[in-house]
Amino acid sequence: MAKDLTSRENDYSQWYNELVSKADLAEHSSVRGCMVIKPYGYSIWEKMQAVLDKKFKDTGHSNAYFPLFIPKSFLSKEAAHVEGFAKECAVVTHYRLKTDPETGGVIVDPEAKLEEELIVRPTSETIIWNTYKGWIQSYRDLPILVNQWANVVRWEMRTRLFLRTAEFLWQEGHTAHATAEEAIAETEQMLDVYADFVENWMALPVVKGRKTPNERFAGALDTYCIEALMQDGKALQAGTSHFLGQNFAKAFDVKFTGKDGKLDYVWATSWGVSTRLMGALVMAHSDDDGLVLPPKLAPIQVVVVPIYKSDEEADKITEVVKKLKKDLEDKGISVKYDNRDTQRPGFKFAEWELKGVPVRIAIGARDLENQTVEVARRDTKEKMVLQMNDLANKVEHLLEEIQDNIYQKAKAFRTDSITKVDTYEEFKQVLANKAGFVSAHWDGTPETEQQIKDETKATIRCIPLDNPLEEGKCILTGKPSTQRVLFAIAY
RNA sequence: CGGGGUGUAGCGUAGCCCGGUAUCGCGCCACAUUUGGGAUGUGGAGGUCGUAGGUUCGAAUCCUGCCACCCCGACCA
Repeated sequence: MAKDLTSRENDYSQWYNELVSKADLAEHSSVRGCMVIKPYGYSIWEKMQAVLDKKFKDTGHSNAYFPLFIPKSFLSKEAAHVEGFAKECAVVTHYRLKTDPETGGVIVDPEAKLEEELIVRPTSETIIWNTYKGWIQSYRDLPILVNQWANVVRWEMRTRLFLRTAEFLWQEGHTAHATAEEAIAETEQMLDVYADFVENWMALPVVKGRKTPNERFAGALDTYCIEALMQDGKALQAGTSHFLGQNFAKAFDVKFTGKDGKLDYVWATSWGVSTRLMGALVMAHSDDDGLVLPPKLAPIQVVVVPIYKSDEEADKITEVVKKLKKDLEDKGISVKYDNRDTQRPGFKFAEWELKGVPVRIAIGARDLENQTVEVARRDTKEKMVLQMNDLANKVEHLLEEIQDNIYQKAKAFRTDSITKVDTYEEFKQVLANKAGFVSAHWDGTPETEQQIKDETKATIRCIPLDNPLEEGKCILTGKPSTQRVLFAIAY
């Protein structure tokens, strides 16, 4: 098992791959670029979904479901949009198979060619706006605040479990508004929802910002994002929220009559986070012994391991654990009593550490005598002996402390990983030696951004929202600039 | 999609150059002794050697196609 987990220092990339696989989060499937999310990994995703879904509902959104297939013609209605996705679309051309008389296998029935090919959705703007056209006539029909939980397909060349797969799970919110102001407010609100989720549930600090035109969503007027930093100093886009303007309304002819009786195109937003967050979660906190999960998202928050020499002893311990388990569960804490007789305690300790369970409680004969338990926290590996008395309260507080601690740790790392530079030389040096976010002046042109990307692999992750204005010179061209932007090498 | 590498039991591998039916470790199963940090002993099971062809008396081994994975590049709102 984790005995041979590659260390982060040795090979970060391999460490990640092994961790995802050994912690039972996901594995490669026999379909190229597609993964199987295993039950333990999926239960983390379900927790994420539950929290986000509630936040969406609390901000007035409802869930709906739109088709997996999109007629090819829809994609070409919005020029920038088709440009952005054309190269990574899976296309359905036929609707039937038949038995090959020669081999006995199946072949595509050439008779069953589709009149119009269907695209497996890379995102659903087009089919949704095609649908909204029928839903919207008047300002009274607005706003429409809809979210869908779905899978999407983007035919990526190189894939990595959770971080980039050909098929992935996500949610995509699609809203329609009567005014630009309202749509922008929605875009910003959902960015805040994402930031709140990632920081307070995933315990991962993010920078809220806007994308440059180069990095913007195809079809958006403005793309907002939250950017997080991984332990290897690479940035990861954790969520995006787009102000789509009237682009899709125009492409799909969605107009409404305003209070003043005038016809106008509808204003739109879309926003999404995906199973990529799972990758972020793994890379944000975990160590060379395995996963470190934030208590708020851990499928199992507390594992109890009995230590016994005889059946009678085991029974006595089980009696005590039953009550303890109930006390904890009454507080809404999820508890696993690992009373497998087939594994020894040391093995269980290592296994649950690998799986990132925040708190472990060990109970043996010694504890029964002293009315104590041994409590170990995953984040610091600290062990302490606590009195059984009032244990549920203590554990509840410990979980909160762990949640806070891993957030603070990630935040300190992030703060330490933002470097201000004023010259291109410095810029390249920081990228080579330290990585992280590099805060630098940029002249605002796509050409400069592209050249920096070509030369250093670093892209502008975002223009932070709370960015202070500051006179400066572009690190590449020396042209005047009014603010710093965040560069990084990104996943 | 280009360059490089790998594919042998659930996992990790030896064997391949130089052709003769597959090695070792972990894991798995049974029993016993064990159990406060990844137990030990004894016995046992498990293989279309990625896949499809070809060469050969004979292919894990040589040749060709294909597939998958890893690394590098291109690509990646």
